[in-house]
Amino acid sequence: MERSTRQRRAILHALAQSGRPLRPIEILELGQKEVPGLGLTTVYRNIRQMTADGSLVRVYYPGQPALFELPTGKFLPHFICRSCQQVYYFEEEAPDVPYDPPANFRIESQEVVFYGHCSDCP
Amino acid sequence: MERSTRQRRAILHALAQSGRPLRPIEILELGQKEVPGLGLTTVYRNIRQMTADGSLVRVYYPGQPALFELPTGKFLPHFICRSCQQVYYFEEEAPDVPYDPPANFRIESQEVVFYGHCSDCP
DNA sequence: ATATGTGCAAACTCTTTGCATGGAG
DNA sequence: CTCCATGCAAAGAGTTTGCACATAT
Repeated sequence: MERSTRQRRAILHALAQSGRPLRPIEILELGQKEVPGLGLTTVYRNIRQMTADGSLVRVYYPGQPALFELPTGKFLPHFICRSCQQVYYFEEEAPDVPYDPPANFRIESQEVVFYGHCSDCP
Repeated sequence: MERSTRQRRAILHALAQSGRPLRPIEILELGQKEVPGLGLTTVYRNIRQMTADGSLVRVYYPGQPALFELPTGKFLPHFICRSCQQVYYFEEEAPDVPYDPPANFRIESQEVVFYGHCSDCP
């Protein structure tokens, strides 16, 4: 059973305020403004639990450490340039991919990554 | 300038034989069957160089260590369980996602990751 | 009252780097 | 003969775990 602690509220607050995906260390730093004694371990443990139950979403930029954000319901697609390896975040949402998962797999969200060449790399 | 060494050949051989993306440690283990003294550092250095010049492709799965494979052109969808973090490969190919990229971005391929709960994690 | 949450330190995993030796060209 | 490549050990990030204490319910 989950309890509402000062630490947990500070973590959620940090994520709600920032408006962009945060790294665990950033969550810690923001959270410590509210709860000075907050520890990195606590951040990780809560991130893990929240991600498991869906109240937090893990966003992944290839080659970078994990980022976390509150669920937005949006599917912003990534684009990775094959030449310069730069990662871009396209603003326009990608459509749902129609897909029939194997039995007993429940799809809750999706992420699309496009590969190609960016405007700087012909 | 790149040289053809026993180690480098063993690494490429391991990737060619396996038929699935491999973690660096797996490349090491397979490669050591051919070159017993092969070191993990060498695997990492070669992976890095090959990925930079395109003779190797890095596959990214959120929350998972990096996987590498020889370029295939195929794309199978992946599924990541929010509870156990396990990555599954769905056998059936996902349909192309229709998407209009910003000007001067050329999309050459795509990858889809589904998130949800697997058959073991209700 | 009691089970979950917290903080610290240490352990762990994955990856990179420094340096002397080895081998391809 | 020259460089690039290799292997070892150690360093560095990011993340997890063990344990005693704190606290929400």
